[in-house]
Amino acid sequence: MAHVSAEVRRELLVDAAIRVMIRDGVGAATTRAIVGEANMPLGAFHYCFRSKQELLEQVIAAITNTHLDRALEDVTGDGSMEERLLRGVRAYWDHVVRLPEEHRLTYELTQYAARRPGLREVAQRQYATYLAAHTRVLEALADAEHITWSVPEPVLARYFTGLIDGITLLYLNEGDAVTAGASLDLAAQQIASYARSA
Amino acid sequence: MAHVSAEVRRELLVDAAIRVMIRDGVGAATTRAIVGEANMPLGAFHYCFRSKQELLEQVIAAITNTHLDRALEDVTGDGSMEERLLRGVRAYWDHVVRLPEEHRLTYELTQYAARRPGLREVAQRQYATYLAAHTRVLEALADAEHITWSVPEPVLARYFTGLIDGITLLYLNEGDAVTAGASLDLAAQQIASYARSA
DNA sequence: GTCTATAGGAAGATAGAC
DNA sequence: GTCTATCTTCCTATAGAC
Repeated sequence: MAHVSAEVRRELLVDAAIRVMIRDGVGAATTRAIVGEANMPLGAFHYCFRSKQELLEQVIAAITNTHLDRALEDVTGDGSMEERLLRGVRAYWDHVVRLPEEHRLTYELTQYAARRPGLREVAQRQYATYLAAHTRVLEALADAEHITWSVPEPVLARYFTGLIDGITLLYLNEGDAVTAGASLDLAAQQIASYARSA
Repeated sequence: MAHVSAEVRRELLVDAAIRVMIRDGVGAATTRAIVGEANMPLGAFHYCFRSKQELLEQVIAAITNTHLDRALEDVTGDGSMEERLLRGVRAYWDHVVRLPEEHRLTYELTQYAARRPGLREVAQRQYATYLAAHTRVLEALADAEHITWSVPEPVLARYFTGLIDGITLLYLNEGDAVTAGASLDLAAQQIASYARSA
């Protein structure tokens, strides 16, 4: 592993940390486990990161970004309001069913972050970002379909975000992907029913 | 602390563990912190519990029970379907706003449990129990009001449970109790709208 | 920068006197 | 049963040779 720049190593370590966390949980992602996963010696850790917390911040940033990049982009395109929402929700759900452990990790990370003074704001910002993303989706839909929402947008955005989050969490812990998918379809229909022609 | 039966000590330690977990998180609830909170010597721990896992199982059982005892019991009584649901949801929400850390602990505990082989089934059972509780609420309402639900009951129960869970989690991490409360009111109206006269 | 070796502390669990 | 002292293991972080 000679002659690999510290910057590249940082990325390799962040990726390795995410793999370990997905496989065994945040608690199992010790510095030893992470450098082991990346095939680096233990000492490499601390000239790439000042501390474990610094790594965690970068892990959270990486996870949040990949999620947002994919966040309900499928509501764009043709079709009625309900069709678009259904398409977006189902694309999200496919991802959850295919990679459940990746989604479990997002919950685990915010929880972990919420308990450490230095990371609490990071957790809060992460959730605020999800809320903002869903708000933007609602705004884009209203714009494209020339409608307004019959419920205040912040309330509807929170309803939407909480619904998706809650049904996902319930599925991760209890199972039954089919019923959960049906509940999400119901959610999309429900949101669509709040559209009023402007 | 002489002459206190091991059985009483077990209860004292479970209560102490819950206090520590609410205050500082599940990760901070070490055997030392727990016996310290209960004003007992370290050695007491292991003649009250075979292991830390045994304590955790009892903590989870205690938390789940206190939550279920209070679960939406307020939907009984007078009023229309929507009034009853609003009453139940608001009673729940009052509790969340008054004791947020207690609710945060339930999420933290299931997550912790979901990662340990010996406790995974406990986490799953906990969520299944919440789902069953909400199903019973829906059934009781349908019965009392002589209606049927226009959506399959398992789907509606999952929708309901996920919605409440998700909005709560979002509030705990992001804040804004007022908007969150409004979203829960919306949830109650929404569920009520699925009633069809039998 | 890169690695080996180790410091320094905290965790769960146990040994053994009383 | 009850408690003190201790064992073992694993953690983050650093020291110091190359």
